[in-house]
Amino acid sequence: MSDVLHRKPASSPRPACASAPPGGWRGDLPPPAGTTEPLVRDEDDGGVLDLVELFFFAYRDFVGDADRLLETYGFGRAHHRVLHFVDRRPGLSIAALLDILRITKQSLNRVLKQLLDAGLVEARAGAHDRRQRLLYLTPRGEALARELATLQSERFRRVLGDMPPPARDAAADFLFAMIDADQRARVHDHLARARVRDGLTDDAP
Amino acid sequence: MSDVLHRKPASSPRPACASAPPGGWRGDLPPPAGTTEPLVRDEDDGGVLDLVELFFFAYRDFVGDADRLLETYGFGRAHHRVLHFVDRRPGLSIAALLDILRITKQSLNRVLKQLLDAGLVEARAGAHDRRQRLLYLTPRGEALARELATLQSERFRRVLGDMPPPARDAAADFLFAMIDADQRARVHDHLARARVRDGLTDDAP
DNA sequence: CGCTATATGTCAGCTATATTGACATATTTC
DNA sequence: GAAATATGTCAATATAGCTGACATATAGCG
Repeated sequence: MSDVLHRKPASSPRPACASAPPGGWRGDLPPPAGTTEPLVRDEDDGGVLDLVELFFFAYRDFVGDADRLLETYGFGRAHHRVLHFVDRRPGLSIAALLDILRITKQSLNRVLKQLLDAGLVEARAGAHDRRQRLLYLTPRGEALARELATLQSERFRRVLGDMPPPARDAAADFLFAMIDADQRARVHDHLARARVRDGLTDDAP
Repeated sequence: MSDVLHRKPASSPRPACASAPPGGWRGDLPPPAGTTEPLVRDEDDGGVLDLVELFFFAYRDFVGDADRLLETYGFGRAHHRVLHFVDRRPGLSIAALLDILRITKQSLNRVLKQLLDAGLVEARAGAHDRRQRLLYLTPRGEALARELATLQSERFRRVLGDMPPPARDAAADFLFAMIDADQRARVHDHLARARVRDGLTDDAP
């Protein structure tokens, strides 16, 4: 069985103590008898619920790093997402960004306006279609975007021990499979475009 | 290299078409030249950024199922979290719940009051310490909690192909490692308490 | 017995992020 | 020239979080 699920918390740098957690969630263990439910769960949620919770905790800490940094700049998660995706795909149109973020243009606009005003993002009219406003990061926007990206990348690097391809692939496959089946093509397409941007393509003829 | 990252999106049930995505994020590819940045990223973010984004998309879809169901009940994510953790650890105290959720008591109280009023959660005074209000789900609360849990569990089951222990362990280890090092002991402790509740302990005497 | 600490509730006001609906403008396309 | 598209904007609303201040009940201690 999984280490995570059974060994005493001896995983990270001196996890203090198993019976009395460090900063410690309070203990209030024994249900005072007379609960309305059975002692053992009927069907499903054997140990899978552990995964559900681990995903919750992992994501929270994953975004926590960036949140803290953003606070010092007076920005929030919404700004982070815009910076991130514009950094990944410079020249992204508003419509494309809306499609990625799945928010309304009104929501995006508030945040985007702040980033434009702060001089972190720049919008240029599209060359072919002048109705479009294509988004780019300014050097300062890039600096922040990369500072944020580094925080999050480093967590992955730590976890996957500096990325031996098989480990990285396993994680990527797992996360990709967690995405809604009908969204995977879109995500795949997005990643491909980001890779083109990075000059890392090898599909090219 | 990873399937996810290189094969044409032929992963899920008929992903439509690679060059023109199904519901399709818009395409606006070639940066109109004259960008301020280099063509290839300096140091870090090789392919790790893909993982960062996959984590983002995966989490969004992961909570999306539950969000949709909750909407039909007029509840939100905050209610979900309370239902979930009370279901996992019946008899949880307010303080313990606050420690897990990492929100203020004021934030919790608004949501909790609604759940109490709706008759999904019940609070009983602690037997030993009568100041405490220990939380339990009513049968109706349990029903909703499990409906939600099932949605999320099923996603994991689908992904990890009905949970052969090694796959489940790998996922659990990966997610656990993504958690802040100084939080792992607490999470571990929480999982242990949940497991005790489920009568699945084998650490016993 | 009182004093203090703890567990919890509550009022009031603020912020960030999202929503809907309606309407305005510029540009492309047919 | 009309219709469709890409975008911006105003206004109202909801959710989920926050801070600060203050109230109450119970526990624990000397």
